Amino acid sequence: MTRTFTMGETTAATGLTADTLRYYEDESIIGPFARDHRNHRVFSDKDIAWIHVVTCMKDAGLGIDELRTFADLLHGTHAAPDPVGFLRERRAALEERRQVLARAIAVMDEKIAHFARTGTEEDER
Amino acid sequence: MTRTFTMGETTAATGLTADTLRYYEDESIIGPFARDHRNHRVFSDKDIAWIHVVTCMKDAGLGIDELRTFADLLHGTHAAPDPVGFLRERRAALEERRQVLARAIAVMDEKIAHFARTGTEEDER
DNA sequence: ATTTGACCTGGAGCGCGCTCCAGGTGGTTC
DNA sequence: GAACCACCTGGAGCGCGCTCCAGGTCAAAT
Repeated sequence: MTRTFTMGETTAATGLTADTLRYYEDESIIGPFARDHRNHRVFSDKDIAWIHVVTCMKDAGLGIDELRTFADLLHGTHAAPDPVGFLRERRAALEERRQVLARAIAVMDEKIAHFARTGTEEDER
Repeated sequence: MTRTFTMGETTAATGLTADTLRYYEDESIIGPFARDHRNHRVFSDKDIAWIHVVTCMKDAGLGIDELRTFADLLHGTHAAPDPVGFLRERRAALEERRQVLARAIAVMDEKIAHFARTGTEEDER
């Protein structure tokens, strides 16, 4: 176990492009990764797992800065002032976004229903 | 009732800037709005309501193009091929995003719990 | 020996969604 | 009539998050 992965395998495993992986590494969100004798990156399965976590958070809407802070917090020699506080804040923001989504879905449903009934929206403009 | 609003009142009522409102109008997402004798925009309460709907969708993650399509569909002399299809598609995408959010929240909770227990994340890097 | 292929670096470029700005037009206020 | 205010237009600029590219290295395949 604890096998290693090449860049190609990692892009396949994570769905991110090589450019994006390098960009995230530059931004200290992932890595820094080990290198082989040719200077090629070598990814561990822990690296892969962490990339999945980061991707999950990114998909949820965290920006690069937030991802970096998140990474620092969880892996870093963190000089973070209030780690749990940050996490809870982020969690709250995600919850908030979920509410927004729910409202949008409700509006969408209403519009679908109305459209389905009338065939078009007549209410002027 | 059916009163009208100035640009200033509209920015206050919607939280959007004047620039953004003009941009959306240019993009045919809202409006086109009536003008007074000075060429100033005049917003109706229907306009305001529609801006709220658009804002809701935007906040949920729809892009400019999608907002335009959405607007065309609901207000337009729509030459849309499959209106309800589009709406359902969008709805499904929103639902999908909600799932993503849920997963991220779960991961966040896990990290918070772990952090709270150990004070830091030891598991290597 | 050459070609191929996977990867490297540094830096420029891009699409999106605004945001800012220069310069202008009416009406109101002093 | 000077100043002020709210608004107008057209166009340039910006921050984010990649994405693309030129030019290079090394190792394996032909």
